[in-house]
Amino acid sequence: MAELESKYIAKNVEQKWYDKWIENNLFHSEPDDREPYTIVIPPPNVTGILHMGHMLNETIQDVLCRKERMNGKNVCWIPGTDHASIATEAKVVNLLKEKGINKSDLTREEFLKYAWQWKEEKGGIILQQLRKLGCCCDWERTKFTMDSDMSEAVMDVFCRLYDKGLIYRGVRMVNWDPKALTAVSDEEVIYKEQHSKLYYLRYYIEGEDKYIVVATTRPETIMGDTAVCVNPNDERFVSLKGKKVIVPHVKRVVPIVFDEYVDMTFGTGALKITPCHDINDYNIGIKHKLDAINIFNDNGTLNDNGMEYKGMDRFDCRKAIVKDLENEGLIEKIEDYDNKIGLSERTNVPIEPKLSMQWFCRMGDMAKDALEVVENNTIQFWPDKFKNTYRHWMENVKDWCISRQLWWGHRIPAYYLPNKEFVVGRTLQEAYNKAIELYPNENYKIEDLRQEDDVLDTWFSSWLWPMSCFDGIRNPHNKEIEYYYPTNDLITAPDILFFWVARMIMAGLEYRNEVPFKNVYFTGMVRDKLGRKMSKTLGNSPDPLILVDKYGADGVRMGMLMVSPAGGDLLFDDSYCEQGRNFTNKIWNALRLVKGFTVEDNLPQPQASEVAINWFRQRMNVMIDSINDDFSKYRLSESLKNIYTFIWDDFCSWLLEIVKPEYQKPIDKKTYEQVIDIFEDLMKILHPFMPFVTEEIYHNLRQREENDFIMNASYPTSTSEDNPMDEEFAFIKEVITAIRGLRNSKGISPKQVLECFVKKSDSESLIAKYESIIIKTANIDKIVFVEQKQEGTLSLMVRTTELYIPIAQNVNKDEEIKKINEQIKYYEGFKNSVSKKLSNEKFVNNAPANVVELERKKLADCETKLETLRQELSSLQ
RNA sequence: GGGAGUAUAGCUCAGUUGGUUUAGAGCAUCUGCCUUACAAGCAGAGGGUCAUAGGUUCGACUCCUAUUACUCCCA
Repeated sequence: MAELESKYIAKNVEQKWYDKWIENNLFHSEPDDREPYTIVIPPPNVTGILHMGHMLNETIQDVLCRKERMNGKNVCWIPGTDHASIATEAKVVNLLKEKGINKSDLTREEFLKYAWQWKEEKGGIILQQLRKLGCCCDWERTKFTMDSDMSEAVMDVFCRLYDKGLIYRGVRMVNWDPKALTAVSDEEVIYKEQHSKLYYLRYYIEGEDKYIVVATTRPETIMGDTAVCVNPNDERFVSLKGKKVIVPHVKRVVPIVFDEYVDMTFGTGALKITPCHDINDYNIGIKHKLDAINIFNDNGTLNDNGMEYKGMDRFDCRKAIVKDLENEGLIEKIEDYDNKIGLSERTNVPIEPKLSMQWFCRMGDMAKDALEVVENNTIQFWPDKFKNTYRHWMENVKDWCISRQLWWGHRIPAYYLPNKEFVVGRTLQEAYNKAIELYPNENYKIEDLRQEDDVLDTWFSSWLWPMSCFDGIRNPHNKEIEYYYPTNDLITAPDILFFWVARMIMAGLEYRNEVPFKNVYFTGMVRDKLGRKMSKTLGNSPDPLILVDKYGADGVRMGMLMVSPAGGDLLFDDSYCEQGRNFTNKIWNALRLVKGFTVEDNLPQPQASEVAINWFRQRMNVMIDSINDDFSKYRLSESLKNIYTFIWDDFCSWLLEIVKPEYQKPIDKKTYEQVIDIFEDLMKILHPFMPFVTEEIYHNLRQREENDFIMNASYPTSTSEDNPMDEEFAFIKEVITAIRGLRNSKGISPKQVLECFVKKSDSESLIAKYESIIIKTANIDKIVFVEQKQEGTLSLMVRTTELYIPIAQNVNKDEEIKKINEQIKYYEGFKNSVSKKLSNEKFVNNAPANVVELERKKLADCETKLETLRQELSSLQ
């Protein structure tokens, strides 16, 4: 074996093993007779580059996949990307602008050519980056939401839903982005607090010299006013019933309507109603059958209804009209006012509520079914607190606006006819056939059909992802969809619970009558050390690939997972990765130690080694059970922490130190082999979390066959449920630690051999069983059982066992007395609380017998200790 | 404004149907060590009225109510 470097260098190892796994096609899955384990990746945006959120998300998926593969499942992890309509289109538009090309100068086809070109060049970067993390995705199955088969599925679903009457066209108030010139979904609007002004305007009552005052933040919208509304319970306005008011400056006469919607305490209690430009006004407009007057163009300037302000930008208009109103004496006052306004997530300009023709998908029934499967735990949420949020949304769901005024995406398969009607079809031909069937007398030619310009919301394709990845929409009975669907686990962030998770559930139930996954694991949000969101503007987001370069993928993976319980935000800091890297180094050095042993065939196995190895095997049983239990509850960070201490403390600090031969002496063959076996099992246990270092160690422990990889090994199983040595050894550790602590506090070198007396008690046989280990690890000459405290010794109490260690220097009596008194105080307090409990009749009568029994034992132990301590005290005084 | 969640050591978090020696871990801190695998290390130590106030119970970090603070989601 070649000389091993004294430090573990991840760079020399990680790429090598990733390449070998790929060469051996270990990530690829084909249906067979094993049980499948399927995960579809939440497809990252093609415009995206890897950030810490992905890093966390993909690491968790990789851990789960690797664990299940070792558990014998046929693991299939589908990677892919999402076309991200708005983001990608914005990106391409900006790139073209840099080249001096305006989108408006291009045809749709020309623009899409640029967009595809961009996607081919840049769209796969993020998937390349995942390879650096060690992700075991089945790359042969990589999908893109606009692949032709995926697109066909989208068209198919659109047509089927349309035919079922679940898709309709309608005029609705949408969130209009006047810069991007498209409607955006509610989820894409960000509300921000802003300083603005509240304008109090005078609306004169028709035919009277009196006026009422209306407060508004948007005086420029008065051209669209078609009513003033007050609360019917508001006594101030009772006399106005049936009257009309004159809109200031505009001079339009509009009715006063009464509606309880109006908040009597806000502003003046009177509200101007502009049905075209405010969602609440719109609803009141419908309720009271008011006119609706649109005053804006799509780009946010005033249209023909804008009177002399026509052509002006909405915010310039506000300034102008306020000036005019002031001149006409129609403003009562202007106040400073803070309110929240909606900004477009994409362009950051204020959203303009706008009435427009859009396509909608009915949610009602689908939402009901999708709620049911979560309520009855067919799909389980981890952590399940997200059920509450989910329920709240599903019970208040609104129809989904699925059209976007963009070019990049799936163009809506609706075709307008010269007679203003439209038909829907998967292809132009199918639509044409429908058209001539519906309107046989019109003699339409296929060229007469004009396809809808709008594309579908990106989520309208991603909601099919778990099915369309396996071609389950177009070919619902193909072998793959039947084998891999439903998938097992979905790992995602809670912020897309509604627009993605919920809709996938709906689609799954709609098309396969089966949920798309059984578990949804919600990751927390990765924040910086100070708890702030990671963002480009703050510059507080580390580049994951630089971290990988610095600490190794294994180190970064562990760093992230150690601090990320399900659903809990994680406050990221480089030092966690450092801890991960240190761990890889620790394991590496354990390998160096073991491989550095000289093995002597004829040497008998020392008793200490034999006992320690027996203990360790039992400990491993306990650990494996606990790890499997943690996995079943998705407590990955708990599990990793356990494995970390198991390897670092139990294996390195205890087992290896016990079996380690004296300097330059050989080790017996039996111990050596057993340690190698144990080491190998430990690497298997750790492998899902740290795939690279474990593969490297695995291959260094023994000579391996060409195609033998740890990632394909079986996960170790526990061999016994009864593991008494685990608890026994915990006590022995305490004994050893106590002796070491004594050395430490008395400044006795660890090299100085000590004697140890143990007072005879129940634990005598236990101490005798582990005697050789105590002698070796605490550097004790021999252990002698005695009846009472020995002269010139210091005493130690471990649980109820007393140890006496002779020390060369004089015992500082005052110090000892002080220490003993402190302990007596503690145990008396303890005894008090226990005996109080036991003297409470209600407790003794009501508590379960084992609990009472336990309290009795506590009391007895405590009394033993107190007695010992008092004896010792008196012997010192 | 509506809904949800969180509050435990300096920091980040465990604490699994209320009872397991009057609360555990990692990191950080402190003390002593270059003890031939590892200073990216070893051996120890200190550190907490479990946010506040009530309540339920024989018994509360754990359940309930209110308050405070923070976070997230929705409008």
